[in-house]
Parts: sequence; C-alpha cells; structure tokens
Amino acid sequence: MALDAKYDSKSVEEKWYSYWMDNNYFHSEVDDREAYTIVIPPPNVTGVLHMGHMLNNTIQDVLIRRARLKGYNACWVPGTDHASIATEAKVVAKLKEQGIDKNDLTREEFLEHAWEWTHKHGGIILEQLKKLGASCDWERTAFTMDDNLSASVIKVFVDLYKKGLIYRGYRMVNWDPQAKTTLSDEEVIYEEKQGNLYYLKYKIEGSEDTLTIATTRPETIMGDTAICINPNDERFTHLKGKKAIIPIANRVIPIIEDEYVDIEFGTGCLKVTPAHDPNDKVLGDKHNLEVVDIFNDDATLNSFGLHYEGKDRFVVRKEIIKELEDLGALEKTETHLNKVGTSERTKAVIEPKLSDQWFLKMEGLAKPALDAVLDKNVNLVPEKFINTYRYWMENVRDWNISRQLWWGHQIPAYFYGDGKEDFVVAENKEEALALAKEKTGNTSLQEVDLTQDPDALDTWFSSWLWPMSVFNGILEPDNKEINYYYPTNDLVTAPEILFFWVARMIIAGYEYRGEKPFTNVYLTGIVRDKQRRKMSKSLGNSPDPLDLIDLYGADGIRVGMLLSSPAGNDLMFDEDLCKQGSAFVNKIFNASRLVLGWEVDSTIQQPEASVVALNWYRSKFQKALVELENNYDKYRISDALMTTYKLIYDDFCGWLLEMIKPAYQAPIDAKTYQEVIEILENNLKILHPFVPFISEEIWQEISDRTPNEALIIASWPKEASVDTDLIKKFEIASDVISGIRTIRKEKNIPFKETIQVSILNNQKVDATFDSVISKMGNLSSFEYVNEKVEGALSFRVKSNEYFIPISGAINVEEEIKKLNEELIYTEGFLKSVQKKLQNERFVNNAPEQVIVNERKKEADAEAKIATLKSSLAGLQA
RNA sequence: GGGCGCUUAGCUCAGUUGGUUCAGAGCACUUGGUUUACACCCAAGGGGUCAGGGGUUCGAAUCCCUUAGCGCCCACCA
Repeated sequence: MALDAKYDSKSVEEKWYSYWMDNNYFHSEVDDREAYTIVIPPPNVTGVLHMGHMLNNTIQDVLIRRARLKGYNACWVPGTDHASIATEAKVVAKLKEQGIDKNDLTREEFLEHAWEWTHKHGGIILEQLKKLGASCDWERTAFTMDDNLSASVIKVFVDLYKKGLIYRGYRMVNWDPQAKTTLSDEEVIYEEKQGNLYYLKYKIEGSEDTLTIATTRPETIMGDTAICINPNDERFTHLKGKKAIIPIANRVIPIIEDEYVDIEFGTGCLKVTPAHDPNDKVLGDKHNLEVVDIFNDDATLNSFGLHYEGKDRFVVRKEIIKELEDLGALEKTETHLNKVGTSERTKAVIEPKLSDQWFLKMEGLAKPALDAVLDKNVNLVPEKFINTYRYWMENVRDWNISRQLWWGHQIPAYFYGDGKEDFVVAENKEEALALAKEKTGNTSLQEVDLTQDPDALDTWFSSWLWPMSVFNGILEPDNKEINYYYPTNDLVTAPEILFFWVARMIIAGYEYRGEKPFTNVYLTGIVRDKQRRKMSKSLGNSPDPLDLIDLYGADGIRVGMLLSSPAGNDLMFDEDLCKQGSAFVNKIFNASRLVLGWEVDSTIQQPEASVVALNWYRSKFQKALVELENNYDKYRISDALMTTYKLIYDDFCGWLLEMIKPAYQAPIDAKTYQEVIEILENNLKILHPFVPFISEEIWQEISDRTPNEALIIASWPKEASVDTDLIKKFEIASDVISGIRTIRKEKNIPFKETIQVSILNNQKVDATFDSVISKMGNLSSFEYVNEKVEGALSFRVKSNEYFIPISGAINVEEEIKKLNEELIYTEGFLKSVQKKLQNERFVNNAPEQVIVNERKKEADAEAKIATLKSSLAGLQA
C-alpha cells in the first residue's frame, strides 16, 4: 500500500469528487436524524466564480462536512438567482452586439433570448463549485425562476396585496436611466463626487432686481416651479409675495416661504423642482406647486427642455451653464463635494423620478424580524452587525418592488381600464377576470380586456423566500421537507447584502412560517488584494479561482482562504497563503506516506518511548478537540483551522512521528503501528472539513473501504478526558530535548553522534518521558546522579540540572557569565513577585487562585536561584 | 451630519468577566543543518515602551476620558 512519491492534487480531487457523487453522499432525505441545513446564497445564474464565492462556499462546505461527520443529516441546497436587472442588462448588451434593439422585440421574443442565454451560461458557476469540493445536494439545485419558486413568488404577492401590505403608489422613486427601471433604495449606492455649485440669478418680476440661488443641477431649471426662501431670513423680506423669472425659459414662478430652507447654505434661496428632487417634491406638495417633468426615460430632456430637447442631462448641464453665462445669469461657480446616487448594477447616476410603482409596507413586517435578532433567536456573527441591522429595521421604508424589466416574475396585476384603480390582483388571468367582473359589475368582460402589468418584480422579492421556497414551503406549507429542514441552521453570506437579502428573509420567514429562516448568520469579509483594494473584474486584480485550483489544489486554496479570514473581517488575499495551504497538504501527504510505508513486525516489543509518546499525543488530540469545539461554536473557522494545523504539523509530525519512528529501514512493532493508524484516522476526521480531498485519499489508502466506510460519512472522534498532567510533563521533556539540541549546536556535535546526559537527582524529577528524551536526544545514556558532574556542560529546565560531559569543551568564563545573567534575572523576578505578595492590598483583594499562583512562582524562582548558585559555586571552585 | 468599529512583532491577526508564562500565533526574517517521510523539510534565534496623552486600580493591551489616524454603515441640506 504505497502512495506515490509526489502528491498529485488534480487526479486525486477528480477521483474523490466523482466517488462522492457516485455514492450520493451529498444527497439528503428526510429521516430520523437531526437535520443540519444550509441554503446557498444563490449566485447570479449567468455569473462566474470569483474569490468572494470561493471564501463563502469554502466556509459553507467546512460547516456542512463537519455536520455530516458529527452525524447530522446534512443538507446544503445549491441554486442560482435569475438576477433580474443584471441578467437583463447582459442580454440587452449581447443583443445589441448582434444589432438587435430590445425595443424592437416583443416581451415574448426578448424572454426567449433571455432563456437561451440562461440555458447557455446558467449553472457554470455551480460546476465551478464542484472543483472547490462543495458537497452540495445537487439533486436539490434550485433556480429562482423554476416553476414552483415562481409560483411561490406570485402567491406571496397576491397574499400580501390581499393583506393590504402591497399597494400601488405615485411616488418619487430611484430611476436608473440606463436600465430604464426603478430601483429600491438599497440598490442605490451613494458616491462622493467633486461637483460644482452654480450660483444662478433669477430676475424678479416687475423689477430690475435679481435673486441668486445655488444649485448643483442647473440643467433642471426648466422644471422649476418655485423659488423658496426661509420666512425668517431678513435678507429676503422684500421678496415675499413676489415672483421670479426662470432664465432661458422665461417662465414666471412664485417665491414661496418655508422654514425647510437652510439660511446658512448657499445663498439662502432655493429653486424648487418637484419632479426631480425628493425634497422639492415634499415642498411642492405642501405648497401646491405644479410638477414639470423635463426628462425622458433615458434622462435626455423632453420638450420642456426647449432647445435642449433630446440631449443628455450632463451634456445639457455643460451647455446651459455656457448659455447662462452668456446671458449674465451665472453669478459664480464653486466646487462642491456632493453625494451622487448611482445604480448598484449599471453604475448610472440615479435620477429621482415620479412614477406609479408597487410598494410593500415594511413597518409592521419588520417588527418580528427585528426582535428575532435583538433577542438572539437569530445570531449575527460577528455581533457588531446587530447595530447596523437594528438601525435599518427601525427606520425601514416601504420597499419599491416593481421593476420596468422583462426578465423576472411579472407582476400579477391585471388592468381592465385606464383608471388608476382599474386593476385587480390575482394568481392567474382566469381568477383576475372573475375578480374584475365582480369589482366592476361588468359581466361581459373577457380575458382579452385584461392587460397584465408589464413590470417585473425586484429580484430580491423572490430570493427573500429562498429558504422556504427551495423546500416548497410556500406552496405546500405543511410538506414534510419544509417541516424537517426549516428553519435552516447557518447562513453564510456577505455583509453587503444584509439588508437586500438577510433582513428580508427573516421578515418573510416570520410572515410565512412564523419562524426564523436560520439560526446563525455568518457574515464574511470582502476579499481584497494586498493593497487592500476590493477584488474586481474591472480592476483585473482578481485571480481566476480555477487557475488557483490548478496551481495549488482545491485543498490548498481552501486552507489558504481560511487561514486569515475571521468573520466580518476583510480578507487580504495573498497567493502565499495558498502556498502555505498546499505545503500543509504536502505535509499531510508525506506524514501519511511515512506511516503507511512502515513494515510491521509483530515479534518486536513495543518500545517504552512509543507507549508514552502515543499516550501524550492522544491527550494533545483531545485537548485540540475541545478547542475545536469551542472555535466552531463561535464560528471562528480560521482559529479552528489553526488549531488543527498546529496539532498536525507540530504535535503529530514534529513530535509524535519522530518519537515512534523506527530506525532507518527497520520495522515497527505491531502495537505502535496499530495505534498510530488509529491516531492517523482521527486526524483525518478533523482535517476533512478543511481538506476533504487529501484526507479522503489517505483514508482510503489506509485500508480498503466499502462505500459505507468512506471518510466523508465517518463519525467525528469521540471525546475523552485530557491528561493535562501528562501534557505538562511532556513540556518539560521537550525543553530538555531543546536544551540538548542547543548544546549540540553550540558545540558542533552532529546528531548522529550519541552523547551521555546526566541529571542531578531530586524529588521533583519525573521520569515519564526519559525514554523519549533518550531517543530524541540520541543519548547513549541518561543517568541520575547525586552530585554535580565536574567539568561537564550543564543546562537547567525548571529546577532540574542536566550535565553533558564533554572533555575539554567548557569555557568556564563564558559559563559563569551565562549563569550570572540568569541568576540576576531570576532574582529580579523573585523580587517583583515578593513585592506583590507583601502588598497587603494585593493579598486582600486578589482572588485566591492568583495568589496561589504567585506563591508558586515565588517557590519556583527560589528553587532555581539555589540551583544556579550551587552551579556557580562549583564552577568557580 | 448621525451611528458603529478598528489602531498589539515586517505582514495578517488572537488576547474571553482587568490578575497564572517579564505580551501570543501563523507567515516572513536571521543562523545552522540534506544518504534516513517531506527543502512544500528540520533545529535554533531575533523582533512589540500593545497609536499618543491623561485617569481609575494593589494591578491596565483589557475599564473611563482625550488626541490623532483608518475603515464601515446610515442620512433628502440645494
């Protein structure tokens, strides 16, 4: 049973992934075990894997694999999101390349193209996840536009409408002029941009006076319907009741008064453009102002823009300033830093726009979801996000859920007339017709008289149902799957979508099942490059994950990603971490190769050193197991990995294997071999969540396994007691070994040359690891003596003194100097401890345990000083 | 403008309710080592006045105040 000399990640990873798939280990069915469920944050159906997905899905796979080993019925549901606006934008762009304009297509034709695109590119990302080792239940792969998921969305819409929570309203919304759709507030990203503040002069009607207003948007003057001043502003008392004339347009508008105006800002005069600014809209409503919309859907000016008609808003801004300047209406221009809203998807500058849209009332819905997090029924990890979540929930505004897009779930509202209220909401046209007849009393209405609202729903209006809809829990709320798998356990996602998605899933969960959708939310950080820049396609600083997998192996990348990614902290991705990851994999491989290469001889007695070494390692393993449990409980995945890493690298490879290793080409005794194999198997179990491929490979090399015995479905190591005493004793032994090594190094004694070591006998010396010290130090003898060995090199561990007799090798001067330094330090240390103990307030106030420890330190230091002094005396004699 | 968080070794980060180890880890670095599983290795070692200042305390990286720098979220000041 020999392993190849070199670990070949590629063939190993392909082999075991197929094996796992063939044996259906990833698939979960309802059974008697406790369920452990994760639903994937569904990536865009036409997206490709990026580093963020790598991090995110590695964490999910670690959690799901560990749960599987711990005996849970682990179910990780994969799937994709139709990503309405993003996908539609891609399809529109692709059609444009082919010379096709979306506007020339019917909805049906466009959707055909979109589906074609989806079928062609859809699911690539899921195939990529398989390369990473993701153990998703692929039989459950869902898509937000699958029939039952779509039906769930429509059912929920109709239900919320019936409950009076969804309404249609004419409101100021965020308009994306590139995608030509509205967006929710969350889809608008505010960016600070250096712009200008323009001071424009408006003439006062019937006089030669002017007033000056400050604006960042001079191109909207054609939409002005008032000038507003603060009634308390004495500078403008003379303007009250007057009218102003818009330059260029020469339209007369009233000067109104409102305390909303900040006297300090700009000139204290504000132009009011109700169609293009949310604040101005509020003012307009209050003062009954006219609303003049000067933009087309693509943010070019319409006929109200006069001679600027058809030109883009930013072009007009430049041109109109020139014209105003020529007219003498531009007083001055100042630079001004302002926040510009841009579309999350298209990056276009958002235009506030008045239009009829569908909204969901959020306030009442948000309450249980807020409480759930505040009461820790849903845990956010790290907790710092609770505040952010709370603030958002407490100030949540109605959600604009309609999009002027075709790709998505079409809103189930049917119009039968031109009036604003001439519609009904129903799950299908048939029901709609019945409702319309009832509502209008017009029994002659036909299906052809009904026109479905052309708008689609916001993507997040389907993904907020995801944890329920993937188990068909909306359409069949009592089916056994939803009852079994819901609520899910952990959700692993990015903080960027805390509001978009996480908060809304919690809301939907309580509304539709009266129960949270998940118990824990692990929020990952953003993957950045070494210069702290966010990894993005446009910057070109993001490596292709598949290239990385080729280079370092999936196991290596997983380790690399996890090594430095505490929850909520950004991850500075560095390929060196992947190198470290693959080095670790290599280490595991080689250590296993060593063990599995040993020839067993059942006639050999088990050496004493092996007995104690194995006992010691089992205790270290148990200690690590406890630590792991603690790390996992707190979702400290990188700490869990580090605990495992150090156990394997240092304790298993560095110490245990060296301690039990037979001489070169010599066989090993059967008992030690059997025990080390058991240990190796336990190691593989705790390694498996992090490095699933190499661990399965070694597991299967150890012996022939049936499919029921694969590592992926093995059981987590049993907990046992930790012998802390043994661990402490070993620490002393390893210090002794280090002491011997140091002297070997200083005196240039090669390891192959055996040496003698003596130890000054005292009651405190413990002999448990003597055999190990002998072996690891390559000692010819390890003797207990009752007197100092004259003329030998010495070193001390705790209050024990060790001697290595080497003829003529001692530099007495140097030794004395060294001992003196150590003595001075120890005496100083003792003094500080004693000072503390003599301080009454310390003794009275400090807890018992602290004082006991201080006394122990005192005693140890005193003993050490005595040893040092006697050594010095010996040398000086 | 409001809120939250961060600042500990060259880098990335631990440091639980103030008290076991003159502050820890991994990586990087320095020195030495290769016929013995692995140079993707082994051994040894250097490196921090815990951002600055002040305070509370017997005792502060940890609690309080303050200054500076950085980051994130939210918000309709033209």
